[in-house]
Amino acid sequence: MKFYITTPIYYVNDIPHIGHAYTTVAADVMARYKRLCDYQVFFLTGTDEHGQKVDKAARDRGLKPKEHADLMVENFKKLWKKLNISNDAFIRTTDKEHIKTVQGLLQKLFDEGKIEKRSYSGWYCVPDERFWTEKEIMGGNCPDCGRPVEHIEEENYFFLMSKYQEDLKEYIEKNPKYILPETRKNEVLGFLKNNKLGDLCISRPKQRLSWGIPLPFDENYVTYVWFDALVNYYSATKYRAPTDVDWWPADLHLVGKDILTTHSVYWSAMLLALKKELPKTIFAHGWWTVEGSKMSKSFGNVVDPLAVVNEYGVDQFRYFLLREFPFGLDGNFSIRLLKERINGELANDLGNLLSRTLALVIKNKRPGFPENITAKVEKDEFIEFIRVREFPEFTVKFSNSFKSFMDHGLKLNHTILYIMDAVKKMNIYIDKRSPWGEKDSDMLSYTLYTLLEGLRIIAVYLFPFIPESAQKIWDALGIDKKIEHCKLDEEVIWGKGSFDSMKIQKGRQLFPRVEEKMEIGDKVTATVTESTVAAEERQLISIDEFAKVDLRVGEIKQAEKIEKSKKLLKLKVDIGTEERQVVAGIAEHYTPEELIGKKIVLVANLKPAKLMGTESHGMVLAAGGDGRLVLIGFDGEVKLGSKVK
RNA sequence: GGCGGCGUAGCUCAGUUGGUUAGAGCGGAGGUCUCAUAAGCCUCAUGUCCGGGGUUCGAAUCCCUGCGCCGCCA
Repeated sequence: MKFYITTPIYYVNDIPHIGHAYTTVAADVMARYKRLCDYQVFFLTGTDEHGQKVDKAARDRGLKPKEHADLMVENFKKLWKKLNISNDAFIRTTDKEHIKTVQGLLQKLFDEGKIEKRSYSGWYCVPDERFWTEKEIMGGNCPDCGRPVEHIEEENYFFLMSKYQEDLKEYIEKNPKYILPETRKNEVLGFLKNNKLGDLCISRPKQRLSWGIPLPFDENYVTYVWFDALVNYYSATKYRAPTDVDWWPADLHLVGKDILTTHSVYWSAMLLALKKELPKTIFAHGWWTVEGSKMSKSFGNVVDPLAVVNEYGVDQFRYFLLREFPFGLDGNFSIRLLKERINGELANDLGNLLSRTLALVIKNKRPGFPENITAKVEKDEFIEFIRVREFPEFTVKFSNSFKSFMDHGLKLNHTILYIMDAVKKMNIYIDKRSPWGEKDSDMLSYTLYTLLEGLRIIAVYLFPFIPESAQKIWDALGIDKKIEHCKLDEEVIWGKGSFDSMKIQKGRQLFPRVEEKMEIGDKVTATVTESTVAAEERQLISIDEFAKVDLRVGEIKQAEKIEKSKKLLKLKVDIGTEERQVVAGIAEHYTPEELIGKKIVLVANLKPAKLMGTESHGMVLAAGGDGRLVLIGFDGEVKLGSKVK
């Protein structure tokens, strides 16, 4: 069985951020899992290197576009290496073979009359390299970047995409797993039903944009981005993949939700026109916010995966990415959450389980121990619980989970939760059995065997997610094999493992705890992007920036002093839709009693913080000065939860 | 504006085709073992299941409506 999985090819000018890492790590988990299941896997990633921005950036540096791309592409390659990405190939759209393939396909479509030359006029934004319609432009400016647009009339080549609207609609309806998650499928379908699909402009005149693949049938034009980029999925199978397998069609295109239309409509229509099979599934995952805000360069909160990995570790980062929220939804990245997962789940539960198990075995170290297991086993309900009931059930759950992962939308985080549930069960087991007080040596050896065997199997299941650490578990258990060369079905059989206590080594902590102290305003140490805004300009904010602050009318329902704190009060504030717990530094100015019932202004989207051990989800506004604080109130009746503007 | 989704414990969320006392993790409080990474284990939730109507013997779960939030509309 073959499994061909792709990430998007990333624009070579981008600095890799958590979004890139997310898609690629997810793809890596799938690829590793499929390999464990004995599939022949082709896992492809790469870079998109044509277009005006690359051309311009190269010029600015006094380089040729290709030279510039050669340097930039290393950012991605380095990161993938750091993240233990097991891609089988890396495609670049500047590869000769890719160019040849694109030109071949273009020629074919042109010969078949599926590409046509037309005059086109529209409003063009030069820096963004894109056309806007009359309706879209705002006062003569680009709606995206705000810079002036020019009216351009020129001839261009169009792929006659509109012809495939019906076929595409039908295909999506007949193949419910073609676009996932389902809500995305419905969006695409709704779009295809309610709109007339247009044709797709696939060229740019050379005098305006030279850095691209020349059209094979007209020297004066180069190919426009999408056609060039999307074809990578196909072209790679022709020169980057092992040739003994026919890799097309892809089994899974993993994409971010921002480029779903491009894949589900453009790419699909292209394939229909080329009479090639469509991929089995296009899965659109969600986006990361950072500390509660949308991630953007101008906001200066772009998370650099490399920095996070250097600070917290590769597997810690991989684990967090996929554990934190269901694949397909949006999720929030914060250092606080990352630390909580590392300490709570990886260090306390998993790492410590390994550590205590090893310590017990080493303490009883002698040749042949602990695999010489004998009787009494059936009498031990805890062993039965773990070994007989829990693990087989767990194994079934797990493979079902991965199946549903494929069939119902890549439930990676559920899968992790199943595994960690088993870890939790083992921690309970070890306490119930208390092997440190066990006098019966058979029973002791059986208990320890159960622990070792459980860890051995869990490591296999965890391998796709945290490959390095999973292998470390096997190494510590003295298992002389590489998990990546194993077959899942053969390894997860209970009782298959045998252990030589003489080979068992404690080694280093698997997941050291990270600093627990959480300072208020604990920043993403990983923020790399410096805001380019000059210091003077920082003083002034735009109306949009102000709008980011969500101010709400709230009523104080409860108030109490926080122990050992002079200034802090714990408040419960009703903001209409919910009740918030807020810590406010006003204890020296107000008593709890006089606060109850007061209407106040709450900053509702402030990043949660912990003050004196109490969580605070918002901030109450007050005016200060002369050693006196006065709460901001209202000049009349207001409804709870109203926005303050 | 059109179409779609969501609103459950302080926080993040599970809740199968409507059916008994609405659940988990985190955080918080208390207790306990000592093999272990000051980790583990045990105990503790009087939640208007967003508000209001309705259908039903019975609704967090279905319908209508109000409010709020979000997604898609090349």
